[in-house]
Amino acid sequence: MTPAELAAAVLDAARRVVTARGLDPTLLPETTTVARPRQPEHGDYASNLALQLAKKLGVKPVDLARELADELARTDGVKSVEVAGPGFLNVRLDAAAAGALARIVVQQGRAYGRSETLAGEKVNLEFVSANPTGPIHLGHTRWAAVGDSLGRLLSAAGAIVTREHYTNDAGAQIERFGRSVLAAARKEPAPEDGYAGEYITDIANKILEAHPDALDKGEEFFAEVGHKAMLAEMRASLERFGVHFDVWFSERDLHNGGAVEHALEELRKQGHVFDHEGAVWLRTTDFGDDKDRVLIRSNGEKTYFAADCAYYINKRERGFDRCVYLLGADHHGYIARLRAVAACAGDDPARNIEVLIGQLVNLVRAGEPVRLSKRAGNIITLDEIVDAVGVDAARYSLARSSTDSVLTLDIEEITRQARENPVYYVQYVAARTASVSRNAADLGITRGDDFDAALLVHEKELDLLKALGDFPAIVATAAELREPHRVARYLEDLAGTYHRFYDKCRILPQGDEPVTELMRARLWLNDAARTVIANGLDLLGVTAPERM
RNA sequence: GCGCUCGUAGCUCAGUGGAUAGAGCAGAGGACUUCUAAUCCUAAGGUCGCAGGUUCGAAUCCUGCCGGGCGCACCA
Repeated sequence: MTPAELAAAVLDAARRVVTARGLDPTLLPETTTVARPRQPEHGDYASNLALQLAKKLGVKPVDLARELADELARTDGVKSVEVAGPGFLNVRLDAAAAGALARIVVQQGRAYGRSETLAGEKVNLEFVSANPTGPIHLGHTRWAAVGDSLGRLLSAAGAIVTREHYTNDAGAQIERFGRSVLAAARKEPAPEDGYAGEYITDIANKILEAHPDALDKGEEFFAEVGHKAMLAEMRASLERFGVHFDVWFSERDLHNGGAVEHALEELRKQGHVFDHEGAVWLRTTDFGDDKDRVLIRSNGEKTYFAADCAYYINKRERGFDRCVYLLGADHHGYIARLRAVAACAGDDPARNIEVLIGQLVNLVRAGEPVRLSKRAGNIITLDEIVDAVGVDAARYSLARSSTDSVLTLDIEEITRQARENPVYYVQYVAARTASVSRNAADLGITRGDDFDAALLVHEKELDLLKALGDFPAIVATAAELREPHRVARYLEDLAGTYHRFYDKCRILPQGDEPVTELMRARLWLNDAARTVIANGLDLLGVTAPERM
């Protein structure tokens, strides 16, 4: 029996009690959940439904809980129901009902944990969106890891996800970049307002190799060829990191294709565009923004914000119900105006646009803060991180904490982390379970078509079964809250539970011991654990190795 | 000044109103003729920033204060 099935049984019982008492059944919630109590004496699962309902129904919580308990106790697979404290229901399951979970997990395989809660939703997930004036650095890397995992989570919840990278290739920064590369090609120092760093010289050299006459062509040529080379590098770094963007969207295309004018017309139709002091404005204050925003400056130039509007409208016209933006905390001021753009376009900001803000990564070296500057060229790149610790450890450490909190990474620790990163604790479960399977195969022991679930009664077996049962709810919550780190934390917990099971419960025969049904049952449990670890790691873009 | 956000163990961080607040790392002690010790076990470590409020119940929600980060362009 899965937690979801038990929760449904609790709700059914409540419906019967409420109906029998002649109370209003519409006061019942549509769904409920059961929780895993921390104390074992509080049972396998607990429900607080009686506490939540009592006030609404105008009855005493404990009385309602007692009636619910009696009703619920008649459910197949439920061994006992106790009322505790102010009105909790503490439920215990039959061994066979608890053990059956291993069967469910193994049978569902890769599908275990997936759901249909976002079925049919077309989601545009924009993240990283780094300027093509430098390599992908540590700050972007956090969004690469988190954004890609979020995409996997949303897909697991049934959504159709398009991963998109927006490239600001239309601004003055590209000109500065071109001047910087040209200067490097001429062996001159970087311009005052330009970019420095080895990568600029590398690009300059590459351009000179491919185009020996480049120096005659001027800075526009260097800007053009240089930023395209930069983009290719960024793409290669991200692919190596396991992050694939379905669409690389160019701001310049937006301008050249007339999308900005089109957006202005659309916004004008909705009645939120006005002229003031020679400039064209969008009245974003109608929808909660602090101040109105300029679309076209009095000198006739379109603002970056105008492109933002066009981009949003373009996404909607491409059929995306939900436009999700993953931005760094230094852009949180954009939330209000982006939401206002959606509203100005006649959309529902609560549904069509979602701006997620993540805190920045703080870098220290041996406790001393390190200021990163692309201009100064002292950045830590994605490639350097991957070289130092590998893709799995890098992705895991960036995705395992909430994006609400500032992540502090010690450069020295990152390289040391290769050994102490919790990802290995989780991956080791994958390796151990695979090893058990290999050994079983060597001994000629097969899992069989089925097993006696009632044999799984050891405390560590039951703990593991319950932990495996939590997975679908964890995935659903992580997807709903857009918080991939929940998956990582769950996996660490599950890994501990598996290691303790492995330590206490021998799976395979030793010496010439005969093969028992318990061993077969444990083999199912072992495979179930491997399935969940692998599914969970996959949501984080981390491998589940067969050996370590 | 206004806005967003964070404040939990020595450090890095979990904990979407539930029962006695957790993990990893660091540090103390123990377990390898191993189904892989990248593991397990034991002990230690806390005014959940402070003060009020809401609630049967608050680390979690509300208000105020203190402290840190970030942002407040006819820049990109």
